[in-house]
Amino acid sequence: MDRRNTVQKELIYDAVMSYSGHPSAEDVYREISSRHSTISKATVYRNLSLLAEDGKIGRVESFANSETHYDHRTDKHYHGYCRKCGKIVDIDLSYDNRLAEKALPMEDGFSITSHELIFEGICKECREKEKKNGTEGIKNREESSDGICR
Amino acid sequence: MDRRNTVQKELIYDAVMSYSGHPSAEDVYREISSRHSTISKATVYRNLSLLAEDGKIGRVESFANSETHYDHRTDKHYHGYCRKCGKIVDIDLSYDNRLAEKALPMEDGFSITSHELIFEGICKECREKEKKNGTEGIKNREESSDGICR
DNA sequence: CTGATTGCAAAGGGTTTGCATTGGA
DNA sequence: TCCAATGCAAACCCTTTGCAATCAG
Repeated sequence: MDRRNTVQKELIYDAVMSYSGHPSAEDVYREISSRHSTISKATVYRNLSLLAEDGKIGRVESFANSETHYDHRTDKHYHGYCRKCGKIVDIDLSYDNRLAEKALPMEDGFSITSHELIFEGICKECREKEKKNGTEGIKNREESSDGICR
Repeated sequence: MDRRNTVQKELIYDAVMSYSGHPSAEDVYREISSRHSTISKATVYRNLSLLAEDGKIGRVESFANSETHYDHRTDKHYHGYCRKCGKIVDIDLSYDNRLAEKALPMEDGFSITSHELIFEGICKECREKEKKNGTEGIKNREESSDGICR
C-alpha cells in the first residue's frame, strides 16, 4: 500500500504547516476550500490521518469530546486546552520520558508505550469574555464560533 | 436550580460506585436497564454529568475520540488507556500538583487550572490477542465487543 | 494498466436537546 | 404547587465508509 502524491495531500500538508496554531480537520478544510473549492471533507480527514501516521505532521488527541487537532510540530511536547473554547496552546515544559517508567499500572499486564499530558485552563479571550458578561458556564464553546478565540 | 433525588439518580450512582473499573455511559445504562428496564439513556447521560459536576463521582475525560468514562474514585489520579480496546486502568503514580506550576503556556494570558496525564499502552488481553492472530492494526476496538477486554 | 486516491453522500458513534409528562420538595 | 427530572425521539457533532470515477506511478 504505497503512498501517492496528490494535489490535495500537498494542499492539506501545506495548510497544517502554515497554520499558526493547532487546526482541526474543519479548520484545514475551511482554509483550503476557499481556493480549491472542490476538495472534499473526507479527503481532508483521510490525508490528515495519513500524514500524522507517517509522522509528517503532529496529531493532538482530542480531549473532552472535542475535535482532533493537528500540529505543524512533530516533536513530542505538551499542550494546554481551553475549557471554554477548546483552543489548543503549546506548553513550555520539557517532555519527560521517565514519566512512563515511574508509572505503575494497577492492572496486571498493562504495558505503557507513551503518555499525554494536558493542561486544562482558560485562554485570555475567554477569561475576558467571562469577566464581561459574568458567564459562569463551563461549556460556551459555541461562543467561539465568532472566530476570535481559536 | 436545586437538585432532587430520584430513583434513577440513585441507581446510576450505585452502578458507578459498584463498578469494578471505569464504566462508560453505555456500560452504566446496560447495567441498570437489565433490572430497571424503563430507564432512558438520556437520563443516564444527564445524571452522570450532574454527579460528576457535583463531585460525587469521577469523570475520566475521553481520549482519542473514545467514550467518556466515569469513576467511583473522586480523588485526582492518573489513568492508562489501552489503544486497542479503549479500556481505562488506574495508574499508581502520585498526583503532582507542581506540574501545573512548572508548565509555561506559550500563549499570553492562558491560565492553567489543572492537568490530566494519560498513559497510553496496551492491556494484557489485547496484547495476547495481537500475538495470537498477528494483528498489527492500531484500532481494533471492535474486537473488544466480546466483553472480555473492558 | 492498476490500484491508490478522490468526491459524494450516507452511515456511524457518542452525546445532547426539545417537548410533553411525571413526580419530589 | 412548581419546577427539576424523566422518557422518547430526533437532532447534533465529528468522523468514517461504500462506491463509482479518477489519476499517479
